[in-house]
Order: sequence, then structure tokens, then C-alpha cells
Amino acid sequence: MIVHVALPIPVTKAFSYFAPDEWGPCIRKYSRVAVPFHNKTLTGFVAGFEEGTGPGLKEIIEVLDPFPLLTAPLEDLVEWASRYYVAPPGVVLKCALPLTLHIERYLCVRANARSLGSLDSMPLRKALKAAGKIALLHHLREGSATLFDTLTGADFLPADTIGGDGAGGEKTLYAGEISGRLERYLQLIAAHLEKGNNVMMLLPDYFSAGAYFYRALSAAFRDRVFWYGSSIPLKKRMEAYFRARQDHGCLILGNKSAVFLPVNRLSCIVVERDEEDEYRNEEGFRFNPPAVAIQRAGIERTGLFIGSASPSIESYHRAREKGFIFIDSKWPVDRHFDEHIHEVIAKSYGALLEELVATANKALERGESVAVFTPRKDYGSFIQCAECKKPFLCPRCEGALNYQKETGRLTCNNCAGDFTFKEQCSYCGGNIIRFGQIGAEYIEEHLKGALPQYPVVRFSGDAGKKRAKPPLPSGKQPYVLIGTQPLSKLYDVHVHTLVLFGWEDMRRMAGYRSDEKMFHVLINLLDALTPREVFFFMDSRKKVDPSSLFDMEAFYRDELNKRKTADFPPFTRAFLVEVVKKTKEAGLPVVKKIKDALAQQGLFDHITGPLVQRKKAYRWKMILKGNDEILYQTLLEIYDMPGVRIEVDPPNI
DNA sequence: AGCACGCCGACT
DNA sequence: GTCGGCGTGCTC
Repeated sequence: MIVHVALPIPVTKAFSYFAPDEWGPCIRKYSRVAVPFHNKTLTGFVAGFEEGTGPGLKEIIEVLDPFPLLTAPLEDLVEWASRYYVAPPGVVLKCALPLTLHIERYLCVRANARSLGSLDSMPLRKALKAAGKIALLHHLREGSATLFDTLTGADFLPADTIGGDGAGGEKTLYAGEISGRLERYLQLIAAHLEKGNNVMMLLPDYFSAGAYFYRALSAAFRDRVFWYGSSIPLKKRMEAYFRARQDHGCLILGNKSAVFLPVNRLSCIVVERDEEDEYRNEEGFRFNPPAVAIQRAGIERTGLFIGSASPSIESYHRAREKGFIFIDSKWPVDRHFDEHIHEVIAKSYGALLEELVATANKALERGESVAVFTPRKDYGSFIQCAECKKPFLCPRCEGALNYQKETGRLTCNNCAGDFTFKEQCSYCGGNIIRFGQIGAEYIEEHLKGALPQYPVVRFSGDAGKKRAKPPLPSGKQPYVLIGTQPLSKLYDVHVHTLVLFGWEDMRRMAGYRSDEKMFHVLINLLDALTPREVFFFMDSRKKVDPSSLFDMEAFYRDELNKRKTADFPPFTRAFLVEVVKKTKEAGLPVVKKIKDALAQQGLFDHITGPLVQRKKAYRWKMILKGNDEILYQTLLEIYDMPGVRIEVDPPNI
């Protein structure tokens, strides 16, 4: 027989192989198979099969999963995701059926017929050899033998026998503060677990918000909470896998690939902070787990509960359009933040820093702690010689450089270049260096110098991913905490005064979503740190009125109106097409090919982005907008062109 | 994605 | 005269 195999490589077509006819019963849709490719072995997924022999086809080496691993609704979900995210099925399946999961290693045979007594409790691998693959499979199908896993001891159910009751469920969007969210999650999850159902919950990260929720949920549902994710050891992950698949009354937590887990008796999916960019899967298959979860809840007809202090525009829009129960706790209004907003406007960083010291000092003297948010984590960028005014540019690509004082490195945003910083201008030799943009490191240094009697702590999540908490002083001693966006996840940290420094710069950092991002950052900082007073420190030339962000209802309404008028998501889909080539000559034909392919479909007008040129690696960015039905075939064609990357729903354009 | 093949610069 | 850079193309 001929088997079509979807391989986990960025090529849209499937590859065909030959398999002996007697393997027929083992070959199921999306079974993992080992196949020769180039001169090595690759694991792919069965996409289809047919009778016959093809000339020159190589032979499949082995069928790794003789039983289906995906439930029918999950197959639909994978196919939806493959199309929606313009990714080959093999690439999606690699994420849904990780090759590191050696399920068979944890499976043993349970003999239900006396004649098979010799196989009882035998590891699956051994039993396959002892009884023969085809014979054992026959027993498994007849029920004279079953499988169980050694981690939970429960029966290993074939994927096509597991699933929810499809009873449907409420879809809820809850906009509320952390304590309200946690309370609702606890109630909701308890109700589902009591019925013997399983609940899946997505969290935006593992170490920060994830750890906070894991603690709270584990305390409430002892021994019933399991993490599934790449951050935990394989054996624990496997246990979560088997619990999800065959146990009941379990809460399965995860943040990315967990959305594709087969879950028996799944009755509700919970998504915390759906708007977080951290949900974006970076490696290989780029997808947004909350979006997939929403689709899954629809396909499997489970309940869906999205909770956030500031839901994404997409969720808000969807909730309104698709008849979600929408609960707005109106918490920013209840807390009367608008009575405690202070604007501090100045023409230079020097003046703002002086004001910052005074503001912090006032709070500290009263015994109150201060948090300073800034959008940049480094020491500074837009580096310039004070004498000759020449900027420090990346020697490789002439892009703008960022200076990290801690490591003494200059890094380039464009080409990811990394250089040693010298406090000397390469043109005139001057050694007075200015920074056009300052970040958390700079502010930390300045405050440490100006407020030596108080602890000043800097926290930017990526400094050490495993460190979920900043090293704050214990006891009642007031402190200053400086950081970037990870500050908004410190649900255990509370300050009296929140200062947003250089906050208005976020407006230029995220394209059409910049206002939304500012909104999310502000709202989540208020939610986590519960400040009593909020200061907006802004450059007088770039000041942004923050008051509109406190009226959430008005914010969503206005933002959606703007998006509708400008024809942006969620009203139109957006695709970012990037062409990266070493030389300009190599890139231009590809760009032309893309333009031609679009023009043929009458889609030329969808190119809205300018062509951006870089020195070392040449890079072209095109933003395509439109209905994916019209674009899809063209996008597939573009996908297979060398040096092209497509990103669906790009968050930063 | 990998990996092989192929064409231009600094070396014993 | 070769070694090795990466740029291009192919993989059932």
C-alpha cells in the first residue's frame, strides 16, 4: 500500500512511502511513522493511504503508534489549525503529538482472556515481540487484551473511545481583577471536577503567573492538578498526559501544546489572561494557544471561561458577537483610580529622573513602597556621542543598538548582533555618551545613587527565567521595585505608588495594537500591584492622555471602531510575510514572485507594508490583509518559496 | 528543517 | 594548486 506521510518540515506537500499490505491494520490516520528521508530517519504522521505500489517509493521503516492518538475532534482541530495558521499538517502535528512522548514505554498489557495469561503485565514492547504485532493488535481490538499505563495504573483507552459528553456549555468572558478571577476559577473548576469531568486551563507562563495559579489551585484541588508542558520533567509530563487521557476529576494546566492534549470527559476550558503575548508559540509552528482553545471548545462543545483583567480586543469582540456571557466587574471604576492619577511632564530625562527621585522619596519617607514600570529593560538605546552627535550604530547592519550595562554588551534589534561596549565614540574619540532612550537598568542605577538609604530592586523577567520573584526586602521596610512587563504578574507584591516611566514610548512599539498594549500593561499593573496612586511620567513632546484607559468599556468600543474603520483585525485577518535573504539580488526575485502570485489573484492591493531593507541580511516585510478563504491558496504557494516566513495574526505590525 | 552539491576567496 | 565559506535546491 501507499502511505502519504506529513513530515514535520516546512514544506506543504506530503511525501509518499510504500508499506507492506499486512501492515494495513496498524496504519491509522495520524499514527506516527518512522520513514527514511534524505539518508536518515525522520518521524512523520500518516496523512492518508491507498492501495497499490508506487514506482521508486521508499519503504516505511516502522509504525510507532498502532493505535490512534488523536480523537476525532482533535483531528478536526489540527486540520483547522493547519489551515488557519498556514502551516503544513506535519508541523502542527509535531506540536500536537510530540515526538519526545514515548507513550509505548509506559504501557503494559493486561490479559483479559486466560489464553493470553503469559502476556499479563508484560511491557507493550516485549508483548509486541512475544505475540507478534498483528496478533497483539487483534487481541487489543477484540478486548481479550487491554493496555494500562505504569504511571497511573489506569486503562489506556484508544483515542477514538474518549471524549466529552458534547453537552455544550456556557461560554463566558470575565473581565475582572485577580481575586475575582481566582474565586471564579475555583468555583467553576470545583463544579466540573465534582461531576467527574476534567478541566483544562491555559496559563500565560510557567514560572510567574503559572506558579501563582499552580499554588492556589493545588491547595484547592489536592493531587488533582497536573501541569503539561515542556518546562517539567518528562515523567511528570507523561503522568499529566495519562491523567488527561484516562483519569477523571483532574485539572490539566498548560500554556502551549497542552491545547492539543486528548482529554477524556473534557467539560470546560479555562483561559487566563488571553491577551498575553507570551502565549505565542515561537518554535516551528507559530500559533496562539487561546485562539486554538476557543476553537477547541467550539468543536468539542465544552464550556469555555476566559478570565482577564483586560481581555484582548479579539476576545471582547468575539464575546459580543458570538453570544458569550460577558461579565464586566468594572473593577478599575470601583477602585476610583482616576482620582489618583498624576501626570508628570518634562522636556528631558534629566528632569523626569529628578521628579522620579522626589516622588519616590516622598512615598518612601511615609513608609510606602514604590514600583517603577518602564517599557525597556536595558540601560539605554539611541546611543550618541555628546560631542560629535554621531550615533552608535550596529557595525553589521547599521541598526539601532541597545546597551546592557550588566553584561557590557551592545545588542542590535535588527540583526541580533552582539558587541562589546566601549565608552568612546568611534568617530571623534569623545567619551561622553548620551542615551536617547533609557531603560530599567539606567533608572535602577540612578535611583540607587539618589536614594542610598532604601533598597532598590530591578526585576525583568528574562534576567533569569526561573526566578519568578524579585528579591524584595522582607518585613515592612519600604523599597523601590523597577521593572518591565513582568511586573504585571507579581500578584504577591503590593505597592502604594506606581510610576510609569517613559510609558508613552509604548505607543511606537507595537503598530496598530500599540494602544491596546498600553491598555493591557496599565490595567494588569494596577491589577497585580494594587497601587493607591499612579504617576505617568512622560516626555512633553510625546505625552499621551492616560485617562481614557481607565474606562474599559469606552476603551473597547473606541478601539473596535478604530479597527473597523481602518480595516484591521478582528475585522480582517492579517498575515505578515517576511522574506529574508543574504543578498538583495537573492531577495528581490522572491519578493517579485510573491507580488506576482498575489497579483494573479487580484490581491496586490493587500500589500500595505513598505519593503524594509537591511544591510547584512536583507529583509522584506509585507503585511497582507484579507479574508483567508481568498488568500489561502496563494499563501500556501508563498509558504513554499525559499526564505519566506508567514506569520498569522502577527501581534506587532 | 537538514543536508548535499556547487561556485568563489585565503592558505600549506 | 586545495580547503571551506554559505547560497541554492531537494527531499517520496
